[in-house]
Amino acid sequence: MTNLILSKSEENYLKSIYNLSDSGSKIVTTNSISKILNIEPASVTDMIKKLSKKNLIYHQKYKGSKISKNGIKIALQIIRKHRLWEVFLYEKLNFKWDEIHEVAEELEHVSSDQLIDNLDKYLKYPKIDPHGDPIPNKLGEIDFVDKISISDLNIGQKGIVSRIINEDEEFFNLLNKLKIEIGTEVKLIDKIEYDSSIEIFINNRSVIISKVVAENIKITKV
Amino acid sequence: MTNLILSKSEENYLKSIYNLSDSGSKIVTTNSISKILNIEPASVTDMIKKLSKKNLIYHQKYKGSKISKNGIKIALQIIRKHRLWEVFLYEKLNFKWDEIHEVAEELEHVSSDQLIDNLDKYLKYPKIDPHGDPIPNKLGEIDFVDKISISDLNIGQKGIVSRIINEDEEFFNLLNKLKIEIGTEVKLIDKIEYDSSIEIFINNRSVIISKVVAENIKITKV
DNA sequence: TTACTAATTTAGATACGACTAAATTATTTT
DNA sequence: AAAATAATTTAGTCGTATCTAAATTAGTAA
Repeated sequence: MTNLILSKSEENYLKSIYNLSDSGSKIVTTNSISKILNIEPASVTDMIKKLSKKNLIYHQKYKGSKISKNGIKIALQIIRKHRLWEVFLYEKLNFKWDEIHEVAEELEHVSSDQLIDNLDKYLKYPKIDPHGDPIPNKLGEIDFVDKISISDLNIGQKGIVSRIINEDEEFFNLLNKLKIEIGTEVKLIDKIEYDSSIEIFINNRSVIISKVVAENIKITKV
Repeated sequence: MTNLILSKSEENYLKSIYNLSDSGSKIVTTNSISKILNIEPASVTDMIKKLSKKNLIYHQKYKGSKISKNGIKIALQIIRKHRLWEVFLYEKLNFKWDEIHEVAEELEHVSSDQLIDNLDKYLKYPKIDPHGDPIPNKLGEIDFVDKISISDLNIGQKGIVSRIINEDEEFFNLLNKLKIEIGTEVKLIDKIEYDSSIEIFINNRSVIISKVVAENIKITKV
C-alpha cells in the first residue's frame, strides 16, 4: 500500500506532521499542525480523519496523532523532492539561500519518479540541501542530523557549521555579513550570561551573536 | 489587469482555448474544449463563464468563445513555461522526446517568475522546444511556425524538418527508426495517389510514409 | 474534586471544479 | 419549412478542502 496518490493538501499535512514529530517519534497535536499550516484546527481535524483512514497516521480523539511507518515513508519522499529542488534552484538557477524554500514548496508536489530520479542524478546525488539538511535517498534512507548548536560548545571548543535553520531574509543577510555558511569553522570564546548571547571566533575575528541566532546555527564538533 | 492569479484548471482551459484558436484568431466551440480536456461540455460551460467574467475570453451563448488580448498574453506565458520545462527535461535530464510532455504539463503550473526567467537563462534562451515548437519570450513574443507538411512539397523539392507534432510513443519509435529529427533534410520523391502515402528520400535512402505521418512532420522549404 | 480554561471535535456553510439529466438553441436533412 | 440531430446551456448533485460557531473533552488551578 505504498502507492497511494495523495493530493497536494494531503502531502502538505503529512510532511508537516512528520516535521513536527521528531522523525516520527513524537505525538503531534492538532493545534501544532494548525499553526504550522495556517489552517483552522477544525479543518485540521477533518484532514486527520482522512489521513487516518488511509493509515498514514494513527489518531486518538482529543489526544493527538502519530505518523505511521508508511506515512513516514511517504513524508520522506516529499522531503526528498523538496530538498533536491532546493539544490537545483541554488546551484543551477542561482537562487539565493533564502529564496529557494517557497518555490521548492510548489515543485515538491510535481509527481514523477522519473523526474526526481533523473534530477538526483543530474545534481550528482547530493547528500544535503543548501541549508545543510540531509536529503533522503530513493529508499527513504536519511542521515540524521546534528542537533548541537553553537551555544552547546564549551568555551574553547571548535565546530563546523553543518546546518542553518530559518528561511527568512533578515537572518540570511546577517549570515552573509558574518560570512557564516555551511562548512565554516567556529570556536566558542565566551558565553555571556546576561542575555545568553555568545562570543565566537569566526573568519579570523570575534563576534557576538544573540541566543536566537546561535540556536539556528547547528554544528558538528571537531 | 495582467496579474490575475489563475488556478491550474483555469490555466489549462486558457491554454487549450488558445491552442484551438489558431493563435487567437478563431472562435472555439465548447465541444472542442470538452474533447481536448476530456471534461464534459456542461463543465466547460461553467468554466467559460468564469473566464469570461475575468475578461480572458469573450463568449456568446450557443455560439462559441474567443480568447481576449489579455487571455492570449497569459496563455503564451503558460506555453512558455511548458516549453522551457520540455527543453530542460530533454536536454538536462535526458528524458526521451515522447516522455517530456506529461511532466511539463505539471511543471508549467508552478508559478514563479524568477524560476522561469532563471531557467530560461540557464537553458541559454532556447527558441524552440524539442518538438520544434517556438518558445514565447518573456514579453510573449513568439516566432510563428511553419504549417507546411512534407506532403505539401512538390515532387523533387527539398525541405528541413522543423517541427514534429504528436506525443505518442509509437510515433516516436517510427521517427527513431527512420532517423527523422529536427534538422533532417527530406526530399519528396513521389506521391502515391492510392492511399495518399508519400515516398521520401531521407538519410540516403528512400522510404514510404503514410499520410498521417507526413501530416505530423512539418518542414521549412529549402 | 470541582470549576475553569484550553484544545479538540462536531455541525453546518461555502467555493471550486467536476458530474448527470433535462431543457434549450443551432444546424442539417428531408 | 418542418423535423431530426447535434451542440450548448441550465439545474441540481457530489467530493475536496476550507471556514465559523457551538459542543465536547482534557488538563490545570482552586
